[in-house]
Amino acid sequence: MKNKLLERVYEHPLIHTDELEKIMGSHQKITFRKGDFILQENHIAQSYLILESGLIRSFAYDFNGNDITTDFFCPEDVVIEVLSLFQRVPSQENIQALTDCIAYEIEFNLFQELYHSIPGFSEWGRLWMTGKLFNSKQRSLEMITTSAKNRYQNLLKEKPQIVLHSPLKYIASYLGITDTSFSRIRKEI
Amino acid sequence: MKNKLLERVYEHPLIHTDELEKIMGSHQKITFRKGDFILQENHIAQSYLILESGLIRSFAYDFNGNDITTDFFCPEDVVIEVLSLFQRVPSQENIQALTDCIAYEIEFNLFQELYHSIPGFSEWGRLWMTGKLFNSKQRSLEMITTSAKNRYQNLLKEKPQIVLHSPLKYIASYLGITDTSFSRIRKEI
DNA sequence: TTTATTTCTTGTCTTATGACAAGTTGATTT
DNA sequence: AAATCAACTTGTCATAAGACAAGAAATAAA
Repeated sequence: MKNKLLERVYEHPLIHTDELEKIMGSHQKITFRKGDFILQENHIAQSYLILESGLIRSFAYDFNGNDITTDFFCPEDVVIEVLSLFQRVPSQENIQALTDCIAYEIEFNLFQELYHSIPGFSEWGRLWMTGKLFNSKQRSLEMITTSAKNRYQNLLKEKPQIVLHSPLKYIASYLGITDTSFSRIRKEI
Repeated sequence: MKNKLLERVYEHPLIHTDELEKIMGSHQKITFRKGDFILQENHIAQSYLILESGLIRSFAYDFNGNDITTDFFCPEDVVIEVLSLFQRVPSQENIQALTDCIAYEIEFNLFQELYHSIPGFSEWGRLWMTGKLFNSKQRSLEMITTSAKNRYQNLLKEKPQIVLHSPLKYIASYLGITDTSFSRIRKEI
């Protein structure tokens, strides 16, 4: 189970078998119950997770105190608050399990060692980060160029698991609308 | 001129003086005239720039063929299309000079060598990327949580140079509104 | 099972922004 | 200097989404 998952996540041409073993060995199984916090605001992240099963969201509070979902994490995703983990600063975001979860955790120190000792791993890291940045930019663009209704339809197509397992109000804030508007959009479809 | 600029941009505790010299030596001066393209859609980026003077924007076309400004670059910024440069894929974005510009360019191959031979440089790279991702996420959040008027006022405060030197229609699309609405918002202020 | 709490839906009214069109201003080219 | 073109403003009307409030449904707790 564990190895299959991690092999898929860390697949990269420059990571050799023995290195992959070392990387996989640095991950520890960890479980969460629905509602558990994986990272809390103002704390400094000390690890990241590879999610095996379950659904997780990250959220922050806007200037008005509204809880805004910033991201969802599905199985095979890397569950991380990049800024807090890599810049060693307190997180502005919370990360919370929306369902019971099984995941594999790696400590920052261990990650850091591997990152510097395995060239393929730092390449993997840069590629992963590039992809993350790409997604974030796509999301900004989407917020500008398409309607809330279309954004919802895209989400339905891309990540249907989210819609099945998350309370709708969290999806609404992720889409940038109120739960009221979201309810009306859903009725139309 | 050149060294002062590059020293500021590449400042990092793990980059030593001799290494910094090597990095700086890998940059070549390059100039652009207002309107010049630095990177065109469907081409693969081969280098990035450190901007010394001038203003640059990146833009993409939405599903409707509208030109949407995705970012502005000011002096001391790294002018780059991350996805195209690091994943060696054709760019979906264009990068264009809005004024005459002076910049220092580094080729991908040279960058790659430095990235792998200077540990401090790959740390610098990861930090820089982290900051870039942070900005992108902030922007998404801002698109959700604040009005176009507030977004404009933030931009005015954070990067007034942009408002001074860019045609307003490009700022409008960056803010996610039409030039018409933008004109009305400006009148209010 | 009953109660309590959270989540979701619906109604009414308001508001920010868009679509389209016409006119102005300003810049660039010849 | 004229002519041309791009950038900006303004008017009218349409529409997506928000604010607020009340109620229904679903979930969790007792």
